[in-house]
Amino acid sequence: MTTSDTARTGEPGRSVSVKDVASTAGVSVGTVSNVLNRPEKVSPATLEHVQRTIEQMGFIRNDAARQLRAGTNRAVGMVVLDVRNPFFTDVARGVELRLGTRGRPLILGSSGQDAERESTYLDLFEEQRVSGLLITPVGKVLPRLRRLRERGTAVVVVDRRTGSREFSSVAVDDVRGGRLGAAHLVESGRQRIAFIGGPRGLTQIRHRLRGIEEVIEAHPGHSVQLVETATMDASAGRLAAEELLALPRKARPDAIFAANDLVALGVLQALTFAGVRVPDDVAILGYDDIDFAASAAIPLSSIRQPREEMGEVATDLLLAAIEDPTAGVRDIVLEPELVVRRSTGG
Amino acid sequence: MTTSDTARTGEPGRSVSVKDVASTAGVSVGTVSNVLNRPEKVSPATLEHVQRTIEQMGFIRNDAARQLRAGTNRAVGMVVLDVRNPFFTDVARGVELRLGTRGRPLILGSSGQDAERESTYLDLFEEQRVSGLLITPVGKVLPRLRRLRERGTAVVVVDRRTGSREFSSVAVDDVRGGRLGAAHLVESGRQRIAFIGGPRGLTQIRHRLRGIEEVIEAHPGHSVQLVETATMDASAGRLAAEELLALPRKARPDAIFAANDLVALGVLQALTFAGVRVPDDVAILGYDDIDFAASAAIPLSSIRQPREEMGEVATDLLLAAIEDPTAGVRDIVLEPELVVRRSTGG
DNA sequence: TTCGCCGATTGAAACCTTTCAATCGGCGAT
DNA sequence: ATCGCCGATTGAAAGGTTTCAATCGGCGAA
Repeated sequence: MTTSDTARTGEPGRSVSVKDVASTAGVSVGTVSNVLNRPEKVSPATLEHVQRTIEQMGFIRNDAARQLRAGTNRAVGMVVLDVRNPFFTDVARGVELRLGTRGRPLILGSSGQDAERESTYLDLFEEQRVSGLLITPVGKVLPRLRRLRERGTAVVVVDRRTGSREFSSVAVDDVRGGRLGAAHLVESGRQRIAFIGGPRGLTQIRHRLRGIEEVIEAHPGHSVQLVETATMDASAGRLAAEELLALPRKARPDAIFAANDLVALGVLQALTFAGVRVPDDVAILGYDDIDFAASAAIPLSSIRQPREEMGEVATDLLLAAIEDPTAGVRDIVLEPELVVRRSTGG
Repeated sequence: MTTSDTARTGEPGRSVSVKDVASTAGVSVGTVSNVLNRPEKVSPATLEHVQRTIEQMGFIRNDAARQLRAGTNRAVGMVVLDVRNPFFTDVARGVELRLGTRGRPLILGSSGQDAERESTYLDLFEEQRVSGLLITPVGKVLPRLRRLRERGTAVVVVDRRTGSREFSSVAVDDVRGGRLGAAHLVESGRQRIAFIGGPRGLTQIRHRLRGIEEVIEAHPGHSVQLVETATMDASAGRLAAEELLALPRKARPDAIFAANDLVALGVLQALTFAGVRVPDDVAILGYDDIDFAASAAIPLSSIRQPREEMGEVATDLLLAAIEDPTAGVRDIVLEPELVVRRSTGG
């Protein structure tokens, strides 16, 4: 590590307030505030004059004071499970897109699946009095979410359903996703499917598996087995694939359905290393359809989740709840979509 | 899209202030504030009593008021080039880790390489009076950064150098990275290197190329060519690789050095599709060493940039500048590291 | 010329926390 | 019994914006 230094001094320099602008422009603070917030209430001449003064003095509104007065922060908070999973950054992008046009900043936090970090973010958002919260919950946060709502913060649950009908939510139909994938594999002539993902307790895993089973049961001679993993990243996929490779050749699956694309990429790596041909010997199907799926050495077929759309819809729900706190709870379920690429013989 | 509705009403419910706590607990607001901020100044009995009252009443500090009084927001703002590139989320993680332990929230924005979005975030951070700003600049923002600093916001440039010696910065030695990579390729017996990346104007591209050229010049019989791309994502890599595949066989490079891992993944995909064997026919070397590099079908060798460390170091610099605004400007240069995997014959 | 009206402008109050000079109360020393 | 001291507590002021009732000024109508 190399370092180089240079001397330098920085003077804070008191910042310009509406009061300063008002006195310089020769108007009252009320008028300056009107120029800022209701320009149509101000005569054209004054408007022009004050705006020029603001410009010249380099006045920048102090958001803390604004918030204090308003009682609520225009910002929206979001807690995702893991920013390192492109799935969530894409959802967040959808949110940001929608909020940006409404002049509402997004404060994004990643819980990293850790209930404690999640809780820290909730503390922060509570102190900040954010007007809305988007969350994919990890820990037992229902009581806190209730409290937030009592205090006037709108809450929408993303990529989960609360079941309790207390909070609006946006999720994707996982049973359908499982069905779509299984149907595709069966139609491509695969008979023994291994579904890799976990932990088993996750609703999403259970639903997807159920969708797969429905299809399998309708097709005699086909089978599915769950290979459970503790996490859902590439190394989990690698390990699970190695487990399958250890099986006697005839007991091996001819199709692997991964619970997300990261796992699928790990599987692809392990199979490639072992010299197994994809898709000839084994087909691989991912889930989510993150950008990396299309960029894999052998482009991955995947069940596409409408990620940005999920963010957008969640934001719409949230904005509606912010603007009208009496709005009803809504659970929106989006549809997944099959994307066929080379890894399943596309 | 399926929807289901349920009626529900939410009452805002005025929030509890220090004044409320004070009157309920039978003490003054000053004491409540001391309990919150300087508990050692309060007698044990009072402390205990007030804390219990706070708990019971569900008091949550209003951060806007606190900020207003303090004159500055404890939060730190960060503008990265692209949250969808894991490189930046990793840097951000480093930042968050360091800040989290200091009780400072991070407000993260992604400019998406768009000067206008960058500017919108700077507006936001200015209004918020954030105490510090970490930025990988896109547009011409020097005047704004100067203004921010005049107003008392500490500024550190990340993954770039300003050259002007006005702002502290943290970057990685790109010439060195180019040298490391080229040396490795030459040592593995490769002779004709194609360096894929761009646009050519980027300092980082120029520096890395210079490092490569230094090595090539020291090894007669070896050559390097730049294949310029407009962006640095997987599709750019795919296109560039196809361009190379169109060359007569003997003119083709036997090693491809990609300017980042996304490009390298695109290259790997195109070569795999064309039946070119990696690393036997062509070696591929990436840059950054994002997690996906290790998870590729053929694990990618890469020049590892210390991403989290970069975030941590930048944060340390920033915190130092926040705590002591007279601190000098420092340009810190971190060292990259070669990580050998299968794509170059590891 | 005076009155009434209306749009434009004003200025004080409110939002909530933190800070700090001033005050209080208790105790040991004289 | 009184004084002085010290730790604990108090209460008012400050910070910048927004809101809104009150006021101002100008103009048309009577």
